[in-house]
Order: sequence, then structure tokens, then C-alpha cells
Amino acid sequence: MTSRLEALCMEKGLKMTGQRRVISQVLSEADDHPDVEEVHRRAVQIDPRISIATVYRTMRLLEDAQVIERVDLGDGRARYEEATADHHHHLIDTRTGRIIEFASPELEAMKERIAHELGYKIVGHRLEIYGVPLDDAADCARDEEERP
Amino acid sequence: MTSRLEALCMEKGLKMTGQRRVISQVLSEADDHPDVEEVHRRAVQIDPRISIATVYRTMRLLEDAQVIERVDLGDGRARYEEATADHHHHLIDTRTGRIIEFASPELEAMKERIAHELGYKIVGHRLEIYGVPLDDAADCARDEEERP
DNA sequence: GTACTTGCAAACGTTTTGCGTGAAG
DNA sequence: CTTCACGCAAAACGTTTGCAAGTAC
Repeated sequence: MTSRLEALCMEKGLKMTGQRRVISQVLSEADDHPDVEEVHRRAVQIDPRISIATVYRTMRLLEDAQVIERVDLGDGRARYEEATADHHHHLIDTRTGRIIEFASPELEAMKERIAHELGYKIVGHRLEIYGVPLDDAADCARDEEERP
Repeated sequence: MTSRLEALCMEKGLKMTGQRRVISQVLSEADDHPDVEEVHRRAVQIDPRISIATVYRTMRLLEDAQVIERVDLGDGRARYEEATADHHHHLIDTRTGRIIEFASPELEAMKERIAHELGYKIVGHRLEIYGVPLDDAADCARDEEERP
């Protein structure tokens, strides 16, 4: 089967090998923000001959082709998500590590305005919010709950 | 002489040794965002017996005590600045690497509102804008077009 | 043949750590 | 004495790369 990302890669003129197809499939099926090791772990379950070096090389390839985007969530390793047309940001639940994506046109506009006032044109930006659930913030007794 | 940061450290009950005093002095005098190697370079000029390991250890100590703040500017190493009461962010000039600090109460409010709507209480956040000077932006666009 | 991709292991740059020495109370 | 800080070198970490072998055309 051809994955969504594989189709995108071919549109961009990338040569699709077996390994690249598997990695594309893994990334297509991911609805989280896996790091390279996690992508490798999942890829190996489909084809055990894939090395971590190939995953690193392929991730860079896909990033350069703007098929995926690197997300730096401040945990010291690169995480990835599919590239999207609309800009969005991440709210990271510091209790569970869960990542919530959000977008805000108002915020985009404000950030554009701030840069302009400083005499700059934006070429990129990054916003991350770290938070705890409002429910838990009041009631901290329930730390050891099961993860969904 | 007692530096600003050294006084702060003592308030927090940190034991101040010769090395820590020198590092505090270096950080007090810095008006940029030095990385650990840079701090070490400057510290060694005051006292050549300071090792990089001590700088790393002291930076973490000061960070934990909230005397300094780690800033991740996406260049793969940790940079630092004095901790401030007011939240501010960074605009990074991608041409020169120059870092401009800015604050926006409106932005703080909006970000607070967004988190609340998602059911979260903010415990931290980070915004970085990467940009090019408006004057150069025209040249930049032309360069891009000329490329094949 | 050429041109590219892969796996492996070694190297890389940043950061941490184990350990023996040293300084301070 | 005990306790903590230090310097050094080695290790750990995520990532990149040199190289020889493999694949596709």
C-alpha cells in the first residue's frame, strides 16, 4: 500500500526505496510526535533490516523536502510531525507528556506585528506552552493515575 | 567585589566558592546569551583554574535556584541569561545571530487565554521568532527567486 | 559502467558523571 | 573528623559521517 507521505515524497521527486517507504508509512500512521529512535523502533517491526542511520538520513531528507517538520520540544532530541500548511503550536502537558496542538490566527497576527515593529520580517518561529490540567492544578492528590 | 548574581545566590542560601563567585561575576557582566563554553572562556580569564565541568555544574545549580534561565535558541547548545521577573521572548536575526529581547503583555494574555480554553494552567512557555531585517528582506526574496 | 542508498562502526559536539584530591567547617 | 566542591578523564547522549558493499538503471 502507498502511504500518504509516500505519495507526497514522489510528488517532490524523491526516489522511494524500500526503507524510505517503510519510514514514510510509519510517519503516516503516527498521530504523535515520535523521535528518531521511536520511528526506528516502529520501522523495524515492519522491516528488521532498517538501521538507525538510515532513519536519521531519511528524516533529514524528508525535512529538507518539507514533507515533515522537526519539532523541538525541549527534551534534547528532535521530534517530528507531518508538515502542514497552517502554522500551529504545542501545549505540552508536563504531568503526562501529552502534546496538544493548537492554532491561533490572532496569535500569528500579533507575532507578525511585533516582529514588524522591531524592524524584522519573520522567517520562522516557535511557541511552546508547558502546562498542567486545570483539574489537577487544584487537586494534586491524583498523581499516580493510569495513563489512557 | 560582590556581583549582582553573587548577592542573589547568597540570598538563596547557596554556598559561594571562589569558582562560583567568578562564574557569577561573568554572568553578571554578560549582556548577551553565552553558552557554557563561552562562560568558561570568560571565567578562565579571571581564574585559569576553573574547569568546564565546574561551569556545567554551577550553571545547573544557578538554574535550579532560578538565578539564571536556560534559553534554547535552537543551535543545539544551552544558552543562559539572568532570570527576570517579567516574561520576555527572543527574536533571533538569522543573518547575524543577533538576539533581540522583547515583551508583550498582550501576547502573555492571549497565551494565558489559549491555555485556559484547552483546560490547562500554564507553568512555563517559550516563544522564539526567527527573522531577517526588513531592509534585507527584499534582497532575500530576490535571491530566492534567482535560485534554480 | 554510473549514481545512489544502505549498514556498520567510528566520530562528533554537548553534557554528565565517577573518582580521587582538596578545601572548609 | 565529615561534608561538600573541584579537576580530570571517561562515559553518555543524540546525531552525523566515512567507507565498503549493495541496489537500480
